[in-house]
Formats: sequence, C-alpha cells, structure tokens
Amino acid sequence: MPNISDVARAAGVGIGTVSRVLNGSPLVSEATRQRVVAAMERLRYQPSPIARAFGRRRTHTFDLLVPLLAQAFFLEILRGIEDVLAQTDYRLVTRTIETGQDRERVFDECCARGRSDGVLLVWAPPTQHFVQRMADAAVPIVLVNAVEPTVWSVAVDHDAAAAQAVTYCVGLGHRRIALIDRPQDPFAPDGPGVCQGGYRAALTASDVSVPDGYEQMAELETRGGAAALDALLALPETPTAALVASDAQALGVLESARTRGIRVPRELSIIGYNDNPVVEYLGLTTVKLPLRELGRHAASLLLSVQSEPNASPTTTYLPTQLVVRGTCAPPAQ
Amino acid sequence: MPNISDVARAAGVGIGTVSRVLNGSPLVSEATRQRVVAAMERLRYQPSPIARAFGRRRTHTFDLLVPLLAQAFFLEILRGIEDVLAQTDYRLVTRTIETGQDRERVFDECCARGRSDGVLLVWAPPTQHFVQRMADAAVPIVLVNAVEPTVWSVAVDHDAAAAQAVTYCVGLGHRRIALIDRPQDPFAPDGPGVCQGGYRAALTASDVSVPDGYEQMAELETRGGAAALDALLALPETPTAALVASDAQALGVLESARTRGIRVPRELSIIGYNDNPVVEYLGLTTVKLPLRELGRHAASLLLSVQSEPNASPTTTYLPTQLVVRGTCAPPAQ
DNA sequence: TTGTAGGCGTTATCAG
DNA sequence: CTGATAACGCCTACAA
Repeated sequence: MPNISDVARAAGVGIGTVSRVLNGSPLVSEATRQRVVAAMERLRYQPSPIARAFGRRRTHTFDLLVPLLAQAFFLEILRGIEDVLAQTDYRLVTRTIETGQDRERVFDECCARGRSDGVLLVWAPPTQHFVQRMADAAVPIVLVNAVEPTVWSVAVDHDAAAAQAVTYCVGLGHRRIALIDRPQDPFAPDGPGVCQGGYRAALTASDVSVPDGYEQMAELETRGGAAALDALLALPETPTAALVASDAQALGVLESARTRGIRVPRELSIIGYNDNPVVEYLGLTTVKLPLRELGRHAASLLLSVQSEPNASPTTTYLPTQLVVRGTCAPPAQ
Repeated sequence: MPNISDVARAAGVGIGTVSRVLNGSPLVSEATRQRVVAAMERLRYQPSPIARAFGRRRTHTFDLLVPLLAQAFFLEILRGIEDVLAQTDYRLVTRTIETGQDRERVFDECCARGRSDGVLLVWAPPTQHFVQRMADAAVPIVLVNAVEPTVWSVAVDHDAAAAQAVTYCVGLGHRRIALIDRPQDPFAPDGPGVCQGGYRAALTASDVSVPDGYEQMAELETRGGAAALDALLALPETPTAALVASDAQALGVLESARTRGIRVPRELSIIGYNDNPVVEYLGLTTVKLPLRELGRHAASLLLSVQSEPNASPTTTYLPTQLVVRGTCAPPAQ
C-alpha cells in the first residue's frame, strides 16, 4: 500500500507538494498538480484517514447519540444527516441509549479525549454536566428534536404544531379538547410536556377553557396512551377530542377506545404525532414531522458551528404539517 | 492534555512500560504497574484513540451498513451489537443505504483503505464485487439477517419459522395457504423469497399442495402486501390463510382485507413476520425475530473472525418464535 | 511555487 | 522485567 512519499518519489516532487495537492491547496502549479495526480492514480494511492486524523489532531468523526425510544424516527433522521455529511469526509459513530443510567455512561464515553469533533444528540436533552464537559473540551453539541437554551438545537416547532392541531379541532366544533403529552426528557419525565405550550396558547386564543385533568402526561409508548385515556374518561366531563404527542401513544388511545366501545371519530376525535408510516394504515390524523430535514439542518449546523466556535447557541424550529385522515370529526352533538 | 511520556516521567519509568500497562501486558511487575496507574490517575491521563489506531495500524472501527428499509428493526439490532462492543473499545460507524445505486457507493467507500477493521451488513446481501474487494483487503464481513454462502452470516432461520407458521395453519385446519414473500435482496428483487423454502417444505410434509399463484413475491412495504392480496383474491380458488414475510406487508394485507369486507380471521387467517411493536396493538399473529440476539451474535462473530482470519465462513441460524394473537382461526367451513 | 525537517502519541522491537 | 529508539503516514512550518 503506497504512502505519501511513494507518490512524491513517483511524481518527482517532495511530500509537502503531495500533501498540498491532497488538500486542494492553491499553492501548487497546475503542471505539478497534474503530475502528482497522475502518480497517485498510477500507484492507486489512497491517503490513510487515521494518519490524517492523527496529523490534523482531529478525528473527523461526529458522535450520534440516540435513545432506543426513537426507533421509528431514527433512520430517517440519520439519512438526513448523511445527506449532508456525504459531501464531506466526516464519519458518524452511532451510540444508542437505553436507560437514564445508560445515558450517563454514553455521555462519559463521549467526553473521553479526542473522541470526536462534535456530537449530535437526538430526541433527548443533555445533562448540564455533559454540556459543561463538552464545552470545556471545545467539542460542539447539536440537539436534534430536543431543546436546551444553552446548546445549539434543531427542533420541531411543537408549539405551532400543537396549536394547529387544536385549532383544527376547535374548527370542527370541539370545545372539550384534551392533551396527552409526552415529557421533554424521556429519561426524566418531569417538567412541562412537549406540546403543552401550543395546546394552551391555541385554546386561550379560541377562548376555550382547559378543565382540570385535561392535560395528561404519559409514557412514550402504547400503554402510556391507553392509561391516559383511562384517566380522561374518569373525569366528570369527558373530552370529545384528544391531541396525542406521539403516534405510539395514539395507537394506545385507539386501542383503549376500541376496547371500551367508544367510536372514533364519532365519539372521540384523535390526532397523533409523527406520521409513523404504520399509522397511515390506521387512518390516523396526525402531525407530520420533518425528520429528514431535521437531520439535514442538524448536520449543517454542526459543520458550521465547528468553524466558528464562539458563536452563541441558537434554536432553529422546523415546521410540521397536519395530515388529515379519518380520526377527527365534529363532536357527536 | 498529558501524553504517554508525561506519565512515564511522572512515574519514573520508560514509555514502553506505560504502554505495556495500558495494554494489560503481563510483562510488568505489580509494583511498577501500580506506580504507573497512580501517575495516570494523578495526571488524568487518557490515551489518544487516534494515536493508538495509528500506531497499531488498525482503526478499531467497524462499519455498519443498513438499508433504510430496515427502519423498524435497526435500533434493536444496533443495540445488540453495542451490547457486545461495549466490552471492547471498538466503535461503530453507521451508513445508510437507500437505493441499489446507493449501495454501490457505500460499498465503494468501505473499500477505501484503512477505513475500518470489519463490516456488518444488515438486511441485504453484498455484491460479489464487494466481497472480493474486502477479501483482498483482508477486512472481514459479517452479514446480519442475510445469507451468502461465501461470507460469514448470522441469520434468522426463516425456513424453520415459515415451516412453523405453515404447520400452525395446517393444524388449524387450513389447506389453502398462500405465501406473500419478500425478496432475499430488497435491491434486486429476483430469485427466491426469504420464506419460500420453509413454506414449501412444511406443505409438502403435510401433504398439502400449492396451487399456482399461491406464492406471491411482494414489495417490502404496506402496498406490496395489499397488491399481493389482490392477486390472490383473483385466483379461482382463494386461500383461507396467508403467511406474510414482513409485518409491513401484513398490515397492507389487513387493510386490503378490511376494505373488501373480508373478515379476519374468520374468512382469512394472516400471520405476519417480525413482531414490530406496533402490530401488537393490531392483534396480529406474527413471527418474532430475535433482533437483539442477531446483533449480539454478529458482533461477537466479527470480533472472533478478526483474530482468526483464514477460517472459512459459516452461517449461523437463530430461532424465531411464533407469537399467537388474533388473526388466525380455523377456516370458515 | 516547492522541498525539507520536525512533530503528533502510540506500538513494537530490541538490547540489556 | 525494563528502557531506548525506530517506525507509522500525514500535516505544517520554514527555508529556499
């Protein structure tokens, strides 16, 4: 396997020149450049990525951290990232996160020196400790579909999405609209939910009140949705419509409704969230997330943050789209 | 950031000794070892992964290649791989494949010198050309849920799974059992299907014949299943049961059946494949794939193949499990 | 515009 | 068992 000095010898130049050609430096005459390129092709030379990384003192690698929960969305986001990174010679090291403990472990590994030149964290916020350590190491972090003011973030505009969905229900004539939300941090299910802001804003704007118990926080799984519906149905005034913060939860709601003989959408309208390919089959009205664009934006952002490291973090919101199918209708009477 | 010679100086030893400690060599006296370890901790020393890779002339990286099609299975497999790799200091570079062309491109990138120490290819077989090039470069390949006799493979025992499913239908009294299969290579949908072998064997063993047109090959998507059902229903003798080679396709079958007013399981029994979490909700009887174990086995295999490079490739089959839910019943009369 | 020399942080190979 | 020293393949001054 030829190395840079083999090429230099074959082309009758010094290794510095070969290196410059390799890196597209303008400080090479066209004639020399061509001789070098010819030599490279003749010898089938391929520069060693490890040696380059070593010399540059950069890994040319990004870490991609993703919870198992993100199952349904992950590949689409990953593909978006690769769309952008394919133009560069960055590589992506993927790490999954299964539990909260696990997250700590993965964060620790990322902090190890010289690991990667940047981190993409999908679907879950970082711990403050992690943010601090990465900042100390000057390794940029970009959040994907998660928001944290002190960190670069690319997120879905959940407020707008929830508001649009609620407004749609109001337009159909609903006044008793519940929210089955999911926590911002799936590993620490406290604090506000993802959709709460937009939900409240839209209802206030429409002059509709939110009865006690109409805002449920549920696990990000099918059973979470089912449990939340149970809770809603136990209320004195049951809702006629529900916005559900993930399709998995929405499936649970549908199932529970079916079991109880509640007809959808006649007696209960349901709006899901994410447009998982599977729910198309079920005719679920849902909010479509721009997953691939999320990945693209995040990757471009990480690339640009690298070059200007002291800019201060921003949060970019990407728009969603309400996909109307068959689980919403005007309320029964 | 301290390097190995800082540690050596602090511990009053040579760098060779520090290196030996780092790599757990037995050629270090316990006393020296402890002094070195102490120095490392004092200085908060962390060895540079890039420098190590450079020195060892190995990247300590595996490539993980996965088609977007594998969406629903991927994270679980990835997690299995990580379960094993977490014990080592190997890292995983993930690359997605969207189209057949794309696959070529990704294969090419993997062949670039010094890229990785091994390749895990999920859910799709390699091209012969790729196999050859990787063999030339002495980089091992392990197939995950795909089979190719010339390459190390860890696969699901689709034959046994299909046979079990078919036998189950026969046991319920079915005699007209169709197969909606998927192609071995999703990017080149020719040749035999994944489940065909087991399907035929089980029917032959039960002395049941396969009418013309009962073996449908369909796209690996919802609409593929729907189209296949359409074709089956156009036959002179329609089937009373169908084994479907993926849950996505099975959803399409369910949908198409519902649209046509065919009651499941009364008029048509359906068995899916994969046990996608979502289908639990639909009560689909399905074949559960050991995704995580698939990942674990593949990773262990790759690790061991590395150490003994001239062993000849084997194919390991992992067992599946029939999950009985509500879409199968004895035939109508 | 080009060549040369030094450095990056390990590992591996020798003497001792 | 241990220490010195030579790779490893590239990048980046600096000198020409």
